[in-house]
Amino acid sequence: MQKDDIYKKIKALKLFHGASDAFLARLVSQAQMLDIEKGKLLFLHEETIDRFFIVTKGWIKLFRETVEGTQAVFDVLTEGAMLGDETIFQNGVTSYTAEAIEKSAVISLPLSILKEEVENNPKMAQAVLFQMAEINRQKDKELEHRTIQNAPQRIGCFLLRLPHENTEDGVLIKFPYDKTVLAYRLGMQPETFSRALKKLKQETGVKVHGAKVVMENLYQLSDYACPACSSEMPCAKQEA
Amino acid sequence: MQKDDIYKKIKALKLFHGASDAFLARLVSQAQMLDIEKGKLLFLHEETIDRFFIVTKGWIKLFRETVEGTQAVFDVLTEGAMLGDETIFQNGVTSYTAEAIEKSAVISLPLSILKEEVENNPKMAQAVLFQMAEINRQKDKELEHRTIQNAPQRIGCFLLRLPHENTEDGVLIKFPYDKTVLAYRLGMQPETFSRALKKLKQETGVKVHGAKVVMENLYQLSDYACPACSSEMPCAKQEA
DNA sequence: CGAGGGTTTGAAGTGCATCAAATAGTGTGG
DNA sequence: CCACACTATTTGATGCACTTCAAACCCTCG
Repeated sequence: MQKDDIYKKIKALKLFHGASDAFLARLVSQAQMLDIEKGKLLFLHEETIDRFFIVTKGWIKLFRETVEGTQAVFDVLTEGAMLGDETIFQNGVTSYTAEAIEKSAVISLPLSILKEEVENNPKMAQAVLFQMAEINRQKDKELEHRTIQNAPQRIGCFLLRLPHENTEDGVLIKFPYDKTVLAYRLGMQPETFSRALKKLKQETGVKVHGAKVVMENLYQLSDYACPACSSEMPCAKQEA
Repeated sequence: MQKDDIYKKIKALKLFHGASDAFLARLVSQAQMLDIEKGKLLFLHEETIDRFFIVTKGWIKLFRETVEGTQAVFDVLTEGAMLGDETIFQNGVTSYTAEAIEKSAVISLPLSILKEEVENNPKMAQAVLFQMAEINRQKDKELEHRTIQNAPQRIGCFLLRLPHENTEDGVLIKFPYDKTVLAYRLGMQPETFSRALKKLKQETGVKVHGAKVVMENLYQLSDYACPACSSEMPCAKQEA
């Protein structure tokens, strides 16, 4: 990937919308492309890192695990998502492990440059503030979902926050990655996911073929999932 | 309460540690003391507010609820905690309901002054950034606990993050508020809380009399609760 | 075609929720 | 200071949701 492309990818992030060219140029000059094989870790929980990352391909799972191996998945990121950046407020110490769940690629950038910019450029500080506020709300929502929604509803809610296409067969939504990973992402076991999906089909009438979910309209899902959520009905689309 | 006292309370907040006197003076000049009766709401979810608050007495429950009345409690705040401040990034729209679970008091301050300061004073922006990063980590921890820990462990973990006293009978920790509210705060039903506490007693040997929990040493709790958590053993004390 | 991972199914168990009711605790007015 | 009213907490009985363990199935890809 050329520097030009990297520049474009970085510039495309909402966080860097109003960023100065000088800053972006500095970032890009230090950028590295990284390919990550499936199953490999980008960094480990509690590890100190000096770079942050932008996903350009594949899927990166963020999670923590206990000594006994039980894991809690916080999120699964794909193209356009940034990770590790929040460590500028924690001396570079990460608060989760990042693992590629399939062959992925990221841009690696120095934390120091970002940190400096946030400290010296009020505009950048503002941008980070807004992004963090957004992330905060996202986390509140996540906690609410896990508290109030049952397994089939969580799947329905997740689907609603994915992009959908209108096809001749009806509305189409695709599971973006492994059902196993998604199960953990939604806080349940793979077996539970499978059964919950079956129940979701029965209750809402949606049809599932592999990763494809087809329905006549989105209300089939929202009528079922959204009553178990405090958010207003046109539920905010999931952020990248 | 005198303006002097208000000044002191505000100044005591970590967020305003490095704040300018001019700013603090402006805040204080617009401060109002508010008493809130038990059961009364400070503000409602999705409501637009123009003030933020600092708790000086009592306990304020933060939660959301569905149309059907199921509620998810995010946190329960007491003296020294700030709430509503994060709405400066959301045009004053709140993302939860705040209710006094007992007779409480808060200082009410204008959001506009805070917002202005965050926008114009880079130091304040930095302070807010650090605080938000901290809150973020707190939320990650919360989600992890609800995912990995079972009910008795969540109670044990919660106790460990409370202040404790060393008495002649052993280490003493007090439940800070209603067990019913705490149950919801920990994501379980009051009945489950009661039974989980009983189990915690059996498993760890701690003794409970009303709101008082007594044990020989904290390891009794940590040995039981902490294996179901990814955090390092000397678990960070809960932030205010 | 065969290996291996992802997914589903079955059977059984556990944990938590729910509903109902008893008990303990607290504050109030007499 | 006591009795009552009301709330908080506990207990019991039962049901449901999710997990666990085991095994089958399916799909993809070398």
